Amino acid sequence: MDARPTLRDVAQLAGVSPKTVSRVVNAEPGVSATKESRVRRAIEQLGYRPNMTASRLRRADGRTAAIAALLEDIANPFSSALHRALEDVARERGVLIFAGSVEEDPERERTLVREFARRQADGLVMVPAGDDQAYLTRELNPDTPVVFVDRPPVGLHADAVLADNEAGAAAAVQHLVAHGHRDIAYLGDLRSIATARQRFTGYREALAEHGIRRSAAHVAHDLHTADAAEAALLRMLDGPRPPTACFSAQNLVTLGAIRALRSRDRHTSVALVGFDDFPLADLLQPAVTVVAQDPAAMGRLAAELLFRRLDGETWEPARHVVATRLIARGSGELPGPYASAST
Amino acid sequence: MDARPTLRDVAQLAGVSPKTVSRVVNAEPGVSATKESRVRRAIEQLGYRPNMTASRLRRADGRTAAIAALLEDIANPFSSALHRALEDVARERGVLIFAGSVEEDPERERTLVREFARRQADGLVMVPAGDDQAYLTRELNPDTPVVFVDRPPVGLHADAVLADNEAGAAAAVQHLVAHGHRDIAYLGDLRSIATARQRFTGYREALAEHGIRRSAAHVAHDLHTADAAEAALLRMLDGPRPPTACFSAQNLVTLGAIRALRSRDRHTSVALVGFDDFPLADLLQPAVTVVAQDPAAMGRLAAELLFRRLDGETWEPARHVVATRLIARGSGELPGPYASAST
DNA sequence: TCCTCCCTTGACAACGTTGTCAAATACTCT
DNA sequence: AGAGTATTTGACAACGTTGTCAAGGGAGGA
Repeated sequence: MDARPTLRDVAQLAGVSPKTVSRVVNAEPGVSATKESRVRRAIEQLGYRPNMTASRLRRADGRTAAIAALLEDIANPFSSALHRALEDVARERGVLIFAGSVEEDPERERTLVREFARRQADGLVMVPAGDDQAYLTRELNPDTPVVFVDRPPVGLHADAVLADNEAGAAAAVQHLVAHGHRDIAYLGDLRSIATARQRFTGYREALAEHGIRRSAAHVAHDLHTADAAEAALLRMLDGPRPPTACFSAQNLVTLGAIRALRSRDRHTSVALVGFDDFPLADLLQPAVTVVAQDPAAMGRLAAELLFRRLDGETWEPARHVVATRLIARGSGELPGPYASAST
Repeated sequence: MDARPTLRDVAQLAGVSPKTVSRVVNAEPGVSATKESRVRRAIEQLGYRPNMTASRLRRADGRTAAIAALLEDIANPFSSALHRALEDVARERGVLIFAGSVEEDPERERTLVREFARRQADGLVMVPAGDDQAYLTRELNPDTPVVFVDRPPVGLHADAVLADNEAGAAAAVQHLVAHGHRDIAYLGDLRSIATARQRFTGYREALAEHGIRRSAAHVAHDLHTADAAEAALLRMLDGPRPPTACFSAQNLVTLGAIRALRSRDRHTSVALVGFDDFPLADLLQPAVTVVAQDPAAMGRLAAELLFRRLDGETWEPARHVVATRLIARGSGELPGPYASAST
């Protein structure tokens, strides 16, 4: 008796047919009280647990009650907040989550999608890394819903839950301009990432709107680690005309920027606004002003869209934008050379 | 053609038997080059993807190549670092991970275990919340390996990967004593958590070793949120004989302690050592001295143990202790009233 | 008493795949 | 050419479950 008991074993012990046991297990009507209690006793006695993968195979709708989440890196705060929000919604429905880190690797994105598909995930929530998701139609069951988060899909018509990156970035820059800055550095993540491009656009447009010419020396792209960001800002600070403010367009980049400012002791003179909030931002000195995304709200919305599709609702796929919010904490309010006395 | 093509469809198109297709898909030997290429073409043409749940049903070893992870809260840094380490090891073997947050709820622990078992996870890595895991033998296949992380199992003989909580806590207290403190507050998490109890023991023993009597007013248990910790430390600071140092025995508790010290402007006079490292600890002022655990190492080790069991290796279940490391950053080196001039 | 009708129950096949085994084919050697 | 061996191939059943459908049994009505 080393293998788990099956529905057959229960049936045998209870002296009924397998189908009757199945009915009891699935709470189907049409089983007499006598048999039902006999079956329940047998289940109890054998410690029977239904095998969901087998039932999924036979069932009409064929649901595994498991969805997959492709995140950037399950260990980073943004991804794990997203993940957690997905879990909260999924939990109410008894749905479990497969999670995997894509790490900006299109190759890995595809392998993960394939692996999840092989395991018959009912739906997919993903933060895409590649620049083309057309392949999903080939990999996925046509009735498997997909919801994109943080970045829109390319080559595929599907729902997407996005932050208003452009507006958020513009707001950050406006904020710095309003505090008297004109030499505002831009530190951004890999340009292969759609959100990085959008944030740069927001930066560019906001400067243009104020008639500020942007200096190439104060723009650094493709910074994917805190170290890279730190180095980039250090170069600017040590340069001939250092910026008086800095917009760091991503989490880790902001960290690098903070380190750079600290190491040149400019953290109380050079203003900083970061994109994406992070824990302890309020405990640093100065506390860090950020444009906060709401990963929990994004995850919740994504999960809700996914489940509504799974429930059979249909609608034209759309982009859902979740607002960002500027949280002034100190670092972004350090006055610049053009600050009016009243500010 | 709305359903995915099956192995049968491929066989039909290629003009071979299903078994031959199966052989090609699983790279079994004994298929002629002609047929193989015909099969591959058919697979390509139809966009066939094997159904792992079906194959798992029939296969001898019956593996789904998916393991489950029961974590405290997938969104907290400790859990997600663990999760990430598991993923890294699992990835090398093409194994996917189901993750779920237990949130210190024994009830939830059981439901999650059951749900994972229903989906036939090959193995289980868990941070237990309940005080008895004997039920696992009933829920799980007898050949499903389980590895505990962070906290030992109760009522079950299984591998566990643990931090040396007691030694780590003692080291923290020693460190504070060495810097001239004797009134050292203890702020700890829920006593229902084994690690919290162990850390308190370490605190107690270290004080005893130095012949320091511990004051009940400076011990606060069952602080499970930063707010609770902050309130507790505030009470102590506002009390008749405030502590000159504080040992905060958990992540969030440390955060609360920092806030409390800040709000009474004691952060540069009251020493603080926290258990468990956290991002940005080095950027605070003063930077926070911590006893760092190594969640990545713990996760890696747990995954390796699990996979070795899955590979059929057997050994007597044991506890594997991963060392902690005190990282002096400033907050723990603030001198106390008994500090010798040389320190 | 007999005939419906409804409720309960079980037999059977099927979900998509693979293990087993025997048949068919190709190849080697005398 | 024939026998023997190795290789390729496919038929069949089975994994654990549930959808379908028909059989059995009891209650109610004429």
